Amino acid sequence: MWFVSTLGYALLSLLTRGPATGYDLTRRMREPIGYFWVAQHSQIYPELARLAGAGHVEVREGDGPGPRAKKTYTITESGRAALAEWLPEPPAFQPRSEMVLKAYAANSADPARMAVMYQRIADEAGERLKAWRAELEAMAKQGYSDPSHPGFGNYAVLKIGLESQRVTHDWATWLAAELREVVSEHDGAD
Amino acid sequence: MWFVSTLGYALLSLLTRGPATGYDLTRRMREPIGYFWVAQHSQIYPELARLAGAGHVEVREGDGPGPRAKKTYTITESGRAALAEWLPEPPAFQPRSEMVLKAYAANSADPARMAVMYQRIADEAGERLKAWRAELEAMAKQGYSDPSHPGFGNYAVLKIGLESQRVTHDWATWLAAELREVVSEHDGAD
DNA sequence: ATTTTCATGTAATCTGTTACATGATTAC
DNA sequence: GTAATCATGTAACAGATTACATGAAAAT
Repeated sequence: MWFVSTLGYALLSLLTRGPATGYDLTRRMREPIGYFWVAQHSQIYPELARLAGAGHVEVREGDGPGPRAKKTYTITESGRAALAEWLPEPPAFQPRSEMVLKAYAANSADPARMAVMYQRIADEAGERLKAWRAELEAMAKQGYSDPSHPGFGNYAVLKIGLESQRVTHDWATWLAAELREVVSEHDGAD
Repeated sequence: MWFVSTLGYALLSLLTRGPATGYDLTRRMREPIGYFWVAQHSQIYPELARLAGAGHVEVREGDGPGPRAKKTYTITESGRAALAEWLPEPPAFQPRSEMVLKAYAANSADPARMAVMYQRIADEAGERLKAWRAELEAMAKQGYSDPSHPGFGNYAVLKIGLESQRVTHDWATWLAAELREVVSEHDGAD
């Protein structure tokens, strides 16, 4: 009856973890689902209003710290049903990576500078890899790796996040090394 | 002086492979860079006009098959310089994957249907993996794996595409199996 | 004192998708 | 004859970012 956008479903997913304000959701949009879906508060507030209009969330108003009321949102049965229907539909392929796009044109720029950039990417991915590996182990110890545990979704997201960082790390390391080789060959030939 | 969008740089990157029409670029936007950057012709045509306005591409007009003239675009020195400046700038992190978002809320839907969906994703990734592995090997035989070869960018993109498909395949296979386990446990308990 | 956190909203702009519109040539 | 390919464009809409705007409480 009412159209729900992908962002709307993302917010409903977050609200299955418990009631929250728009502000809360903005923060939750960072870890760990934020590694794979991002949104700013300016996008979240109007979307919550639309979800409320559709009856997919319920609002309780209270005193806020600023000039406006603080609004706490809870997912409704209608919201849960809409989410449950959307989830098993085959998801769309969404690429768009500037990191890879730049590799496509790598030999159009100074290889030394490109090597520095990809080495930095590799290092950052390596850092995240270490941190997320520890996080994933902590989750496993708390039982999140069990698919019937309510935190299983977090575990599954972090798991692919980890693997993606590993791929980024290995690929960027390889690319940086190849680019440095071009630099040294050029130096030798000159 | 003129602002160039990421799409603009993507088109300039494609044009370093040789002159092309908007139609050509729309097709080139599919393989292999299209695995990581997509665009429709409705976005490409106006962007080419803007690049021409900025002097980053040159246009030659000729007879077209339809009512309008066919336009062939060539990258200029100014275009090459803009591209070379943009390339070593650290790229933005761009997530957004419906596939992962759905895993985050996996236990809010019927696990049997979710298992089917993720199994399908795994199978499709497996197919791509096989096809791209063959493509990558063919490229390597043609010397594309050499960083000073003009086709090195294609090779690097396909390389990370392959690894990404491998990760998707393994993760979706694992997730489908976990979800099927929930189904069988539930059957046994009822 | 100043910065960060909590808390909500709007406006302007940019980016991207879907649909509309035209028409010749080539392949089946 | 019908469908696919070649070829270029616009319009309407949806999705997302950046900037503007307000203000209390808590931490540094």
